[in-house]
Amino acid sequence: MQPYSPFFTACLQRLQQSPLFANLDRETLRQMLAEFHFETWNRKAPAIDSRQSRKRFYVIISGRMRVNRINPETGRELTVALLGPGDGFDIISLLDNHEHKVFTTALDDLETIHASIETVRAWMLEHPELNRTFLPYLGEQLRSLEELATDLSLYDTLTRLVHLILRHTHPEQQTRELELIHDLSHEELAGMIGSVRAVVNRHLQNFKKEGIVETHRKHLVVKNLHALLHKIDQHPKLKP
Amino acid sequence: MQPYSPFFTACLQRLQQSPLFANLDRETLRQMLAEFHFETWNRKAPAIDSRQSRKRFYVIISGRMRVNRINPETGRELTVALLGPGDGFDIISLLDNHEHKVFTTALDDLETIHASIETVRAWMLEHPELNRTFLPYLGEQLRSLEELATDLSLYDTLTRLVHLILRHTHPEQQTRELELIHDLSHEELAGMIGSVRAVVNRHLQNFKKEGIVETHRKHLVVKNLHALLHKIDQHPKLKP
DNA sequence: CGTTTTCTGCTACCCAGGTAGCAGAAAACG
DNA sequence: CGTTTTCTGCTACCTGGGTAGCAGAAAACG
Repeated sequence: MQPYSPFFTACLQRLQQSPLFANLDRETLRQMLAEFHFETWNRKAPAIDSRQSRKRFYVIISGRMRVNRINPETGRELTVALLGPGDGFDIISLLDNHEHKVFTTALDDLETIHASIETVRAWMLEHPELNRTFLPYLGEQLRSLEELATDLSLYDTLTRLVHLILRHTHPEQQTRELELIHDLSHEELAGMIGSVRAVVNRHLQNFKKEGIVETHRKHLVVKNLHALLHKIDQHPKLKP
Repeated sequence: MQPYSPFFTACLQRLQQSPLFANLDRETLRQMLAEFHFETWNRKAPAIDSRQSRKRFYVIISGRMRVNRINPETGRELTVALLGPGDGFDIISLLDNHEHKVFTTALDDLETIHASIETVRAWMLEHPELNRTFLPYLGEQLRSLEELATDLSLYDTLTRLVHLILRHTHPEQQTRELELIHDLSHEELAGMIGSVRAVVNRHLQNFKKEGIVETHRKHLVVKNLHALLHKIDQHPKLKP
């Protein structure tokens, strides 16, 4: 990338916020950034080809990308990760150097930068201070996958949907807008909780009737957070 | 721990095989091991208390331990990890220093050693060569959790059971004994695929009738690996 | 050794949530 | 601006796999 352009500086700021490259001084980061190449995808399009991910390591600059696993027999999909600005792809291939077969989709217009994966690995050895943010970041990834698996096997679809909404709602923020999962279709929400559109719709209709949420075409706002919380502990009420 | 005892030497060998401590020279390891304390649990007993895992880091010397998440409402459990000799606990807490609420059970008589978690973190900074095995190990953990989640949402119980068996069968080995998941009850197998005893039993009965497996009380041997493989791609056969 | 506990095999029942489909509304497109 | 595509709302139906329960077999215990 061409250093010292305005865009270069914008990317630099992103890298500083990334869990991978925070903790590095500005000059080192500048040198690293020069090694990166810029690449974009359009909203709704298949994004980074995971076969590339053994050669290149990507960092998202702007936009969101979902990472899906697919059952080829049925066509059903599960979203195993939802990446935003500062997130890297693919972390797993970066760690163990094996192929990681997933399908990615740009949820918004997507800007990324990528460098050779060997280069990034070399940086990790040269700059052990990377570990200070990278290791906790890996902890988060492990947690969120464990949480996903737990939800899928131990809780019903209603609970999973509520969990999804709660995980992306800031309690202190009054407007109760969702973050990172805003403007998604029911189809996409369903993929995130391992269900299907019809079921997500069913639950959301009930929430609307009860005044818990308001929706308007890909837009979802929580009106009554308390009632939503109540929904999951008081809900099935088994064995007295 | 008391250095230079025969038991000390045995533990040393285990550490060398552990993904965390391989790649270290013998003398460094010896010094590290002196910092460890020995602790055991009996088979079937609740093992390491996960509330301890923010203070201590454990390494398994012998025996297996399962790590479960529980739905307190229903009592149902999901096994999110099955740890054997050389594995560490708790990796997640080690990475991000937050509590990780899980329930552990000793599947065999269990021997472990533990050291202060701060000590282990310090080692990781002092000995960057640890990363050479540790990072790929983390990759494996991420993969297996992603695989679990994928299985749970995209495949039926039969497929999940077959996947479980296949993951723990060595194709080259003729006897087709299971490794790591040998001698488990149907209840425990069910926990690993997010189902219940009745369902696992149902499938195993069918496999027996078809001559695919033989069982005898907690003992399971695959007799016809080919047929087992056939089971999952030819099985539901939808939309022609 | 007899007693207790654990594990297995099996049956009958039932419901959460999946499939399929369609029509209208909103947005995007050209 | 008309046409096409993407979403949503809703209905009717069906089934995988979950719950509950019991009896016999094997193992563990004391």
